Amino acid sequence: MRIGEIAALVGVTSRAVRHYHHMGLLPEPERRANGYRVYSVRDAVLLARIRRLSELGLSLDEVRDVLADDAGRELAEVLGELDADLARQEEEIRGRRRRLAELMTEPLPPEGPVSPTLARLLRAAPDTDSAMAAKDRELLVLLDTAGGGEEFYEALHPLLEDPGVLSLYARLDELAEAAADDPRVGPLADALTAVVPEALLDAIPEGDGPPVPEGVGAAIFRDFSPAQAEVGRLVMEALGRMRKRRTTKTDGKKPE
Amino acid sequence: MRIGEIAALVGVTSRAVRHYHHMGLLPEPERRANGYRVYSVRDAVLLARIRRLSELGLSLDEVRDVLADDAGRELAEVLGELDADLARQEEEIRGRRRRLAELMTEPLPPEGPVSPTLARLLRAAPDTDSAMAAKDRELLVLLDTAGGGEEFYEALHPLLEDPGVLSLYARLDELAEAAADDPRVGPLADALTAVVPEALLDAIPEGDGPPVPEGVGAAIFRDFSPAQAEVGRLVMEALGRMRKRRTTKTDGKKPE
DNA sequence: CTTGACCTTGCCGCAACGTCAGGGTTTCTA
DNA sequence: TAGAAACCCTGACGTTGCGGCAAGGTCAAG
Repeated sequence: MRIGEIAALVGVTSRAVRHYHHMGLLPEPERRANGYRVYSVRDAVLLARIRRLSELGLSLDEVRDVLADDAGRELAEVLGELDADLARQEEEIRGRRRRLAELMTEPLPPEGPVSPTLARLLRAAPDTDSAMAAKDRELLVLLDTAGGGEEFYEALHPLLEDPGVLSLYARLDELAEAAADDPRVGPLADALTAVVPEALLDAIPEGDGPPVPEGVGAAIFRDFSPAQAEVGRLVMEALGRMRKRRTTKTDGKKPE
Repeated sequence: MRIGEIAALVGVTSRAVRHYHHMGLLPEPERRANGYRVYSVRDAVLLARIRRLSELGLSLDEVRDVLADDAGRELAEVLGELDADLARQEEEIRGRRRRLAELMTEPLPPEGPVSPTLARLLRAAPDTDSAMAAKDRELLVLLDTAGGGEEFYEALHPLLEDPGVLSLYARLDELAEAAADDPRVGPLADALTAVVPEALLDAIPEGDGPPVPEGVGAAIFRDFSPAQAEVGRLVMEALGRMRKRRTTKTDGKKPE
């Protein structure tokens, strides 16, 4: 047999046969004077085993190992972990399809696909063209992608649905060109601090170190005007104090 | 933010971020004087969308396309065919796992994993150390791999389980060194022809052309001694005559 | 004599990065 | 103040299982 014949017989391509030679799965057979490979029935049988094994999903390396120890000992073992691997893949695909199905039933927000929980939150939020609100949404999406926040979306619902919050956004927007010492900064920071729900306190602090790796915070603040940044700083400070008071009061929850 | 920070924030590696730059998914940001990339929140938001989309299983090319037309129009379409693709993959994995399960319940023949039908046939065959029988088994495995024969394994069951067939194999083995004109050749060919079941007639002929691509037949016959090859030739000839008689009798079954 | 169907070797391409190699920068620590 | 740790940079190769192409040589038929 020549290579095309053995390939057709077993149901693979000539190219694959040569590849198996190259990988050491199938020994190089004799050559005819013109250089053509000549295959025997024994080669075909071996090639057939290679095809069957690789069709089951074994990698060529695994196929080589299985063929090497001709007892069925290793085969059973490999097949076992192969099945486990396939089970894992199947589960993963199902997970992806679940997420896909969720995405396709609900209209997805313009920010792109996000977790269904956040999608509901964003849909519930009132429509606005506030620049600050847009940034907030972006940060929420970021947090969502980072896998962070799921747990306090609940706490945010009353906030985002509250039309009163829109006026706070408006006041922030008004500071888009203001300096850090603008007189409106202080009162706005107080007003914002007042509406931040308890749940956020858990999210922000996280000990002594910066909650976000420094550069991230800097990047966020760089999008703000000096006045807006100052408001942010003040709110963060106030939240830090609130947290400290709370932890000293309730104390040793997780002494670790 | 530097690259490591944005990567950690969004949950990918720095290498992936650079890769997305290279692929044109994420625009190259400004550099600091030392050459470091500096990222903004906007970059992080975009990177987050990339991660989400690619996690759903979109290829980077698809991600780029989806990001390009910022309406959700194309996205829905892509998600649709993605789901179809995943469904296909899931079905394929299930098929492989089914085959695996079959293999692992029954003890598998030393020839390696074969179709369950053939596995049953091989297990039913009596134990023997006849060289000819071994070759027969090999050819059956080959046929099985080629997807050929499933249909007449049934017909072979009575043959392979018949201990009387062992004596035929023995007589073939005795011709391992014999010449083509050995007197035992003729009678043995007749005996063999007599036991070949009807069902095989459908498998062998298949029209005028050689049933197997010439070189394959040659390879099979090269494993035989001259006497054995002669027996094979005679049996094939007889089968051909039988087939022709049958087709002229029942005739126009499939005039096409 | 010319197709056309084979065969040969060898090398690039793919998808989404991981992983060096071989440098420079910044920052913490002794 | 020096050295080490932890970053950053570019560039290039490795992964998997072949497909496809280039640039030939071989062989049977028309």
